[in-house]
Amino acid sequence: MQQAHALDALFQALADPARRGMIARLCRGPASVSELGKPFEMTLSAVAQHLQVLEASGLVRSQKLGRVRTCRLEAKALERVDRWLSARRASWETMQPRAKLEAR
Amino acid sequence: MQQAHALDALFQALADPARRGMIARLCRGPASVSELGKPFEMTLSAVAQHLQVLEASGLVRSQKLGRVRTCRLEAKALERVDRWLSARRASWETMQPRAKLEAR
DNA sequence: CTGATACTTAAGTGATTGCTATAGTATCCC
DNA sequence: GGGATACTATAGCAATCACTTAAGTATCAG
Repeated sequence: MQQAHALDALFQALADPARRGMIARLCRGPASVSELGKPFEMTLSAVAQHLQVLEASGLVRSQKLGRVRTCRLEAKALERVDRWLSARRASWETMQPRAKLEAR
Repeated sequence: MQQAHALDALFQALADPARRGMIARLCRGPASVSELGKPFEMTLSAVAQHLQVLEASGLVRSQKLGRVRTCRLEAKALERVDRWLSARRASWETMQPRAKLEAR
């Protein structure tokens, strides 16, 4: 699998509550760096570093206009995660009708 | 959110290619520890440690019979990840018809 | 021009990861 | 019993993480 590295970065990016919070916020529309950081007790520096992780994973894209950097969600990245999950579900469902009855 | 910790552990567990590989294998049915480790160039010790991470996250459950530990997937855990993803998709889709047209 | 705002960069730190090597313990098979 | 098999537990280590502090560099507003 060539995109193994991409999935690593995606899941890793989502493995932090602050980063998931930022994603949740961005789902409701674009936001600046300080706006994204407001809900968290964290220096702006830390927020920027989380944002770097998110951008590196492809989940977020941003552009600077004046002194404000505006971030927006890259839905394609979330879809990629979803596709991996669907593939697992598919093979689970075709293979495990027995295990479901037996479960517990 | 109370389950923040649970999602942390789930995404963290999925952020490693070996662990995702083991999950993929387990989607096709139960397997022993050494069976799960076979595709990877890794000591059995390392495999067992990955498995610990998977079990701690709730993605895998196992039981020992004789000297063989048999692992199986806990589909509920994957569903929990899926539910988080769906919630994001929902708010993305209701909020962002504009951003889609504007993109690139 | 000047001060406030919005980041940005760099260095440092303590904690957590993903391994390995080594040394177990508990079956199973002859 | 005695050796192979299947883990299991512990310690150690280099790399990465999630921050912080401190010191920048650009805007923008008056």
